[in-house]
Amino acid sequence: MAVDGIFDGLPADIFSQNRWNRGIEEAIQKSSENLRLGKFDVNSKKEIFTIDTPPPYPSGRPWHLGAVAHYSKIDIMARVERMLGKEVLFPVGMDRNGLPVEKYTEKKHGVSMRDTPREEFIELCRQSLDELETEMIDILKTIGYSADFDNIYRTDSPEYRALTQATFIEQWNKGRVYKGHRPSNYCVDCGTTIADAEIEYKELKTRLVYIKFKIGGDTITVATTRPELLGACKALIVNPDDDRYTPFIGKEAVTPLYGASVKVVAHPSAKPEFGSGVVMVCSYGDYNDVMLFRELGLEETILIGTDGKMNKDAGKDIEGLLVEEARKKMVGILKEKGLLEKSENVAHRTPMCDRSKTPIEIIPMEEYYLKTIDLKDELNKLIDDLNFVTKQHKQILTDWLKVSTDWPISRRRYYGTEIPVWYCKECGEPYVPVPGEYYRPWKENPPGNPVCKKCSKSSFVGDVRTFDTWMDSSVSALFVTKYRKDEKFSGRTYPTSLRIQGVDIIRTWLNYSIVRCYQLTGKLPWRDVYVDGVGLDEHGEKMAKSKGNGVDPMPLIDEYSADAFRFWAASEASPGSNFLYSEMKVIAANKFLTKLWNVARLVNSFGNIEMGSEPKKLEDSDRWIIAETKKVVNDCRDSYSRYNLFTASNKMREFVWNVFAPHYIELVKGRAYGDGFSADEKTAALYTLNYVLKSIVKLLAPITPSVSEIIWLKNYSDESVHSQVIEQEKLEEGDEKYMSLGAAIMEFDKNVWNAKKEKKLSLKSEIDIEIPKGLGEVEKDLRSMHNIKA
RNA sequence: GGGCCCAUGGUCUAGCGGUUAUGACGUCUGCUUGACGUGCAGAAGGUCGGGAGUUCAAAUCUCCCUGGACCCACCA
Repeated sequence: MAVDGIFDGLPADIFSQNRWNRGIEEAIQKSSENLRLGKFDVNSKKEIFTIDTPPPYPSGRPWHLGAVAHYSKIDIMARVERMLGKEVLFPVGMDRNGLPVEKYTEKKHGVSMRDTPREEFIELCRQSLDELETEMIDILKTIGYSADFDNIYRTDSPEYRALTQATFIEQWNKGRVYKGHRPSNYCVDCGTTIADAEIEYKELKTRLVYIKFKIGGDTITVATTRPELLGACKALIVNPDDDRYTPFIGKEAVTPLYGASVKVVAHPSAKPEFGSGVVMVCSYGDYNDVMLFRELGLEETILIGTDGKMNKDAGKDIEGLLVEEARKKMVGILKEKGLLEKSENVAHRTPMCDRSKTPIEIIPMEEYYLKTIDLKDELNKLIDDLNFVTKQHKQILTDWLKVSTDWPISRRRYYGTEIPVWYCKECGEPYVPVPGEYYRPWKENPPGNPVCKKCSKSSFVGDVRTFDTWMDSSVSALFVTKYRKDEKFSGRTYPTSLRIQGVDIIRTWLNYSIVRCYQLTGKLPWRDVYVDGVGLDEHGEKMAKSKGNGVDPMPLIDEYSADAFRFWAASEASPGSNFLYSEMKVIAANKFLTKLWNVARLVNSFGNIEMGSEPKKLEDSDRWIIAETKKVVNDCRDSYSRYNLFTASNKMREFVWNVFAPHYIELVKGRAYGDGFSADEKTAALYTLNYVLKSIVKLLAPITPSVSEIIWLKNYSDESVHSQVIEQEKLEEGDEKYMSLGAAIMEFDKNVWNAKKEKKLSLKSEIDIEIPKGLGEVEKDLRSMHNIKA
């Protein structure tokens, strides 16, 4: 069959290979790229389907198998929608802002960001990103990702950053942004404030030290894990029901070494059973301190600088020391002076920076905040309209909405979208430019030489900070739908149809996208949300770069093919469930494709046949498998339309492997070869074999694009399988009857096989066995199949 | 402490009121059957975590318990 254009370069004798393998796949992949499935026509008459896909973050190699499986599923879903007859906007982007690449670059070049000129550091980051990105794009192409690679978007491009800034400016102008000076999560290692969502907790061993405070003529013992903050202690709290300390309530204690007077206050957050039952409240050891300072109206004294070292207010003994060092030294001093009662080991749940894995400090900083708290109720109601395909994950979002606070959006970093704000050098009044351009206040003057609207001077200094990277990615749905750029396009594509993402970024990407897009457009950014589970290693533990248990998918794909990998990804876990990696499962997927390949080889060996119309007469066995096929098509189509790749893929595997190949094909093999059958009977068998294969290959095309395409082009059409539409099949009246006939055939087959096994006969040897009455219509086929004595 | 999810043969997994409890991998036995030995056929292997209840009927619904995972708060 002619296969010009799409199918150049594929060997004519491809079916001489008896196994599905990566080599065959590579040949077809090259020609498949010419199809450019990713292109999108906004004027299409078809229903438009827009996918808001996660732009992957190039933060280091290798790209984990879990992530690649995730993108495989995303691609399958895009292909499914195309084959359900929709015009699909399937963008591919790269998330290239923020801390991870800065960390990667610092490590790679052995430099420190703050000791490198900003321009130079940015350039180094860009190089790292370009290298990592190239690899990732290669991987995406290898797995057959069918997005629009001619228009890859990058969140660090001037266009994208201009959108991040424009949307910020819109929100600023709406009064949604404010600057707050408040205790912030500060990561010393990263040198920046981070959001609550970027914190993870880890049990770390630490010393709980018991320090003696003087109170009147008495002493009271305070247990603390942060003795270095003794100089910041502003109050002691005890539980109101703790009889040991009730006499002290309201009295003034004196901090050792520092000699400050601090009041003893009753507060329920002091647990009598922990430590000594007396807690020192200092600025700031933990969140409880923050809360108590606010509640008790205490004045903070900050002892830790942004360099992670103790400042001069900490006193000369520990000034200049790192927090850890200061802690040890302080314990030594207290011991020496007899102020230490005792100390013990405890496990302490420590807040750590998600990115640098070092403990954070709570330090007051002035940062930009985006208001979100006032929208909580509204958002809570709103997300009821969001269709969570994976219902089990909705709760994570609602829980988070309950406890989340306003979002600190500024970061003291270099490689990120700049905050487009300048300040008047004279009076400090902020100047925010018009939205639309990409601004870099740290190196540029404000555009058009504006004058300060307060003091009319025209000398400005730019803010040197950047945005939290989620400020960029939270508008991905707006960027891909050309928000602020092309009204018609955006009108047709926004809100988008589907957001697909991982369960690990619900608090961040999902939440922030809703917050931002809703504030900007008044609409939720998507109709459906599919939250995918995470990839687990063989032991059921989450794969993570930090754990070093990530598996590189490429050797696996080289060995077993991308289609096998994709089939595995689709068939491994039900929607939203975590999936466990096992090479055996990928091998099994590859075996299935080999099975399909061999079915195709067999069918192909009878020559191409015209599929236009049914032959004059179909045998009952033919009618059975056709009915069965239609049911499979409808079931899978239904699963597909609900984004359930798991059910669809497993159903197909089961049908091909356990019904079609062993029962139907074996049943009609003799008829297909024509031995002892009429021409019409033979034609019916060939027609049916092709009918089933064609249906299955088409149905499988979104999951296994390469093997499907080859079989399709070889046997059925000049036109790609990927431009076909999977239609609903109409079941006919007799179909039920034929399906029960099929069940009887399969039952009978088993009986014969068992009988031959018992009699130690080979499967092809003749046997004398009675064919049940109900199988009269297929007697001829059965006799041929099992070599039953006449 | 609050919430959420999970528990099915050796492993993973489907089923979610009536099934001989699904499939894959693994194990064992046999077989060159006109495509596939990375195959075919057969077999072994499960008291569906434990207990109670609802029901004519429960792996499936309810409650309790146990054991895991995750999220949130708190831990001086």
